[in-house]
Amino acid sequence: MDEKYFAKKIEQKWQRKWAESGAFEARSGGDKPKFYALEMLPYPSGNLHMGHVRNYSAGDVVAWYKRLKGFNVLHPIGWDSFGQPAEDAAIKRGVNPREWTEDNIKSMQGQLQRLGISYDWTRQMAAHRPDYYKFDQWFFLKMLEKGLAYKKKTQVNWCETDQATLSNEQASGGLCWRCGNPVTKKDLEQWFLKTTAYSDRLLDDMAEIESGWPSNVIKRQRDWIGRSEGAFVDFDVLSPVFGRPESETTPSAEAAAIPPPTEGEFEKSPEGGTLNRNHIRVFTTRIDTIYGANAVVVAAEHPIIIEHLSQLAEDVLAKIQQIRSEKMNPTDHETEAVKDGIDTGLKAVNPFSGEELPVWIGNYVMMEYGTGAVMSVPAHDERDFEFAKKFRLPIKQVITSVNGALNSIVGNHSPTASAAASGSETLELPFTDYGQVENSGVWSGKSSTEAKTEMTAFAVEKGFGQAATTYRLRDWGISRQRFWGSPIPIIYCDACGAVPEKYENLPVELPENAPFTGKGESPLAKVPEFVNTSCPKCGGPASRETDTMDTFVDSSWYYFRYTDPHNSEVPVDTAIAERWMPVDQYIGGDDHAVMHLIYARFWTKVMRDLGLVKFDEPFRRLLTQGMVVGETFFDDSSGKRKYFSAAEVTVERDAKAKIVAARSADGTVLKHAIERMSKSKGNGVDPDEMIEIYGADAARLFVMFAAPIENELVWHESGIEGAVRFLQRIWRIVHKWESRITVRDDQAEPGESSDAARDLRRKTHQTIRRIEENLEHLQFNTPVAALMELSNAIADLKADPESATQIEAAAVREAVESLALMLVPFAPHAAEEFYSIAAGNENGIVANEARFPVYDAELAKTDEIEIPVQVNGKLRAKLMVSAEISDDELREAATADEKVNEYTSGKEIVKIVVVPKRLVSIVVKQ
RNA sequence: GCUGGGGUGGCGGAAUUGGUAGACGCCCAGGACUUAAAAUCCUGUGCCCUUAGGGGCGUACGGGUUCGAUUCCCGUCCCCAGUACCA
Repeated sequence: MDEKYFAKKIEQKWQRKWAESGAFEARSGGDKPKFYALEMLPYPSGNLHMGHVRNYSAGDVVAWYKRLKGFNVLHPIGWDSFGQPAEDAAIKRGVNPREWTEDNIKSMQGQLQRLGISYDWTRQMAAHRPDYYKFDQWFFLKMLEKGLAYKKKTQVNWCETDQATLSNEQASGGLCWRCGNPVTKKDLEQWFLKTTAYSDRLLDDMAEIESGWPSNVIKRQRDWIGRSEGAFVDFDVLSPVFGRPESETTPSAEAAAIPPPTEGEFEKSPEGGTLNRNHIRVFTTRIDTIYGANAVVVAAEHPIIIEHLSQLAEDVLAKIQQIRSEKMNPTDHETEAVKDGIDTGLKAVNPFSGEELPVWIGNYVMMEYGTGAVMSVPAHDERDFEFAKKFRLPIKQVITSVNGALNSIVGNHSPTASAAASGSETLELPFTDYGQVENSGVWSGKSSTEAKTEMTAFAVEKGFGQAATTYRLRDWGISRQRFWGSPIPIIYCDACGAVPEKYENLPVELPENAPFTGKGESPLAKVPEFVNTSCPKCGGPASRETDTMDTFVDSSWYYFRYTDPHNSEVPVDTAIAERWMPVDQYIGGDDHAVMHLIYARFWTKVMRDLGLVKFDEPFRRLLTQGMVVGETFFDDSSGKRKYFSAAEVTVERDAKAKIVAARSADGTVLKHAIERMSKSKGNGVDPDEMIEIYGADAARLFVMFAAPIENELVWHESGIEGAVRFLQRIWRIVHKWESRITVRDDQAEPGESSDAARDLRRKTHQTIRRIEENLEHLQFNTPVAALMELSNAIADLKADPESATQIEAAAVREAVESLALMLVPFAPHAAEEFYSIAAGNENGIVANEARFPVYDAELAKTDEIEIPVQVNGKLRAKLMVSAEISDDELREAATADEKVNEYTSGKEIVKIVVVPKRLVSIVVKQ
């Protein structure tokens, strides 16, 4: 037997055993309940980083725990292997993207196996392999049939740095999700998937999963879908007031420069409402404020503008151009956008009040949302208020707080202020809450809520409006002008148009080679063997679509594929999918809160509608783990940060180990910070190196112990050393007691008793309960602490192997065996080794199908408890009493206590509070 | 700005949701072993006062409720994340 815990040897031994027996291969059937544990699949960059280690360690804790609890566990892994880095490698180094990707997969698989994550390696999928992406294409064709895929020309998000198109989700915040640079707009023809058809279901079905998902992810998805209920109201447009007959006008240079409306813009109004040339349709959630409207404000691209182009003044046209160009190249998001706009000279009529209002163009009105036109109510909307202030438009208050009076309007810019300035309470404008409607004709005096309902009904009745719901969610643009993705299975024929490829011809395979430029053109277009084909319909000459699909398509359904990974007919067999899905526990980073997680939910709903599955939500429970970060050292004296790795830095620390100064080799004083790990910042940690030095078990144990899983984790090497020490301590305990615990004829002698044994058993069973509770709640740091306590309790035992009684040896064996079983999820190799010794069974936990230790409440019970006694709220004594003590006995014991009497004697006892078996609180008069 | 989530030792973090604040670990200090070092083991470790016994103060800050508040309520400050004119 080795003298010292030697991680590498133990780890290799058990990894071999597991692999030989196919220990973690999931098999359908049997009477065990299923459990599907899943971590977000990695991009095969070639190297695991600590974030992966954290993610997969957490997933493995769950998988192991459920296995020990008697579940039939599916715990697969695969590769999100399409995407830009492979293409970049091809451009930069001339390698073949497929070979590059396969090599990376091979090396990362090795790393994961060295980590000892309990995956079912037989179920791997990889997005770039034709047997997988065939079904991306299959799904695409199905969606096309269902009207869920379509093509249109629009402005798309464009990342200049990556030379790539981005979906709205990938351009969230106006920044590219991959490189973080600002996104611009570009006109492109693109294939879209109709995510908007599922807006309501994506929103409403969240009720189903809400309890199992982090609240912030739920919130972000809600915000992203952005349903808002309100009304459309039509404002009639009056003939222009320029005094120039339309026919006499010749378009000015500015007017000619303004692009015509893109195709279909007149029809674009959501949910059936069409934009009409005679009126402007606005969307509002506050129809109750309509009497306070001072203008109609439209987007610069609004069709009504295009329609009246010839009648607009020069300065109006110039402003339109200015606003449009600003929109194409958004400024950075740090600086707040300044309100801008201009009066077009057009007039529109408020259908409620009959008031004639100016039509303005405003840069704060977006053509992409609602109808591209709003009614401006400055008294009750922040933006309209700002706009009105800037352009000195009238502000009219029409809502008061329920008890308040109308405000006297402050400022010098309200020529038509009609406020009845009386009453004691004044409101500060803008007042955006609901309240009571005033100055609004027959609706005056009603509450906002009543007025909204009634005014909407009135508008419907009179034919100038309707109730309406709008969404922020847009359809998902999936076309990418890239090579390394799944080809879109469409063929263009001069005679037949866009024709879907036949199912039997799938997959449309990527050619081996294509000229890569990285310049945002489709490399496939330069491969004639790929492009030139014949029309599936008429057989005539035709050409293939040369764009490929967004890689997020691959990750939208991969978790289904694991359940039936080798099916060549359909993406997944319905019966098999139903056996394993939905995923019971999903784990990953929250950076996918609105990208992958919305797409996957959408995809599952589509699959349901296709009759492939019978449920709506793919992920029952979601856990989002925090990032792994590290300390960086840098010199920013030149304005740009120059990073130094820890090895290049001399650090001076004070007695408390706080950094006093950090210097580079040449003496430059450096600043330090905590930042996301990366090679370029010199604070990256290579998991392989950690495994080599400390072992996989120690690395895994540490990442689980160091911080709650949802928190950020700051990497400190000393922490992992602590994990090694812990494993070594157990190693010593096990070997110290080896001779006594492998024997199982450890029945106690009649009448034999031992306090030490009883205490240890108590600790063991208390620990079992704690850990079980923690793991059920997905807490991974506290169970490790509990394991440390248990191991400390065994080490501190007042008995040694030579002289211990049978009953004591049995208690140790129980403790060690339980410790090993509860350690498996965190440090599986070491746990197997310890268990095989303690249980006297060389085959270990997996082979024996050992179960989680069973908690015995009787054994966990304490017979003596410590009761704190407070006098006037201050802790004054601690009593050791029987755990069975009654309240009266406790009261007596407390008042009789010497220490307590020091504080109560000579004083009047006002009150004694006894918390059963918990605490006594005595109140005395001073 | 708005919306969420937070402020607990030198650090990461515990605390059965109103009942002994600081579990567990890291760091640090002292000791043992050693020719020495490393490793390991033991002891100490919230702050202040005290030779000791002990006392006082402590969960961002200020109030409140309560016998009792890290936990509940009100106000203030600060940090993190999301979002950015969504009508």
